Amino acid sequence: MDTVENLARKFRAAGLKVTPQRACILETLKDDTTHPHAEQIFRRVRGRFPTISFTTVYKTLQTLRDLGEIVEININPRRSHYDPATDGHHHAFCLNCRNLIDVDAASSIPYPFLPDPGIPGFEVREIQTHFIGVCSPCRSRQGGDR
Amino acid sequence: MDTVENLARKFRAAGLKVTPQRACILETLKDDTTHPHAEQIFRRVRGRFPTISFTTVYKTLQTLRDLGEIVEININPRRSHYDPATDGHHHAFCLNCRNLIDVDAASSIPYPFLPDPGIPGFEVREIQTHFIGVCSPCRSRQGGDR
DNA sequence: GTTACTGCAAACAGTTTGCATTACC
DNA sequence: GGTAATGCAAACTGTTTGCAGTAAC
Repeated sequence: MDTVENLARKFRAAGLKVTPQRACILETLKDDTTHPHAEQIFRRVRGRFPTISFTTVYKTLQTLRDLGEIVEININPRRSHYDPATDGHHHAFCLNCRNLIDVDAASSIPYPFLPDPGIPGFEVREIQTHFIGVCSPCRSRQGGDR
Repeated sequence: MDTVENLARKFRAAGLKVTPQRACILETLKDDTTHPHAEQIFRRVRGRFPTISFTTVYKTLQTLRDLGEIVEININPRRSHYDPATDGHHHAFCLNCRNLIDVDAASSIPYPFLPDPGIPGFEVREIQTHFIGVCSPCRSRQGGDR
């Protein structure tokens, strides 16, 4: 995801408006490495902007997705997570706490060097690798609050 | 996924019952390479078993997942897809028609040779790689019914 | 001033749950 | 006969949509 200033520029260039609500969402998302879902974004933004609505959060996420500034991650069947880092790194998903953890590119397959899927005519836009399992804290708790 | 006969054995061994509804779902799922979602399974089964309910389909899928006989695939944010092939092959997902296509292991990363995610203490149970894009038929139609 | 955005309320889709009835073992 | 499964109805969760009022450009 670009800087908030650059994003404001991109928004205007696309005929979109830079509202305080949007700016606040961008600011919140900017350096977030926790892969928040819509509700988490909503709650964080509401702390600084109490009148924000879920609708605005969802619509802004959609806009950012269309602009290619965030990536939607679907591992958790219950809800989508969003990542402002669009470099194509992979993720580990804990089945217990449902948290997403970044996978360091060096220790995994360096995107974009994943092979072609070998499906004739298929246009690959994005590759996501998910390591699904149980994270260290949850294993210590022996699968506690599942 | 195992044969229907072996599954029946496994079910009984686990104290579970082999009802005609379940047998029908197993039969339907057995050689299905289309990665159906719950509704598609429901409709196919209903063709042969008109009184089947969505509840039963969902509960049976849950049971099969617990037994490790099917894999739940979450790429499509709207619904989960299910795959009776649990060999860990990867999938391509068409953003337009929302179909899942099997990725031939030979042309992709041969599972299970994907590197470790490098997250201390994380227990990997499953790895899924998703190639997200647009399939050939949808590209010909120029993104038609999107 | 025009156009897009906000945010409420309501709809929506997929999935899950409670519970009485049924049927497998 | 005991225990688990079925299937109805209703609840639930996350997300989307219609629309009137508001605000950015």
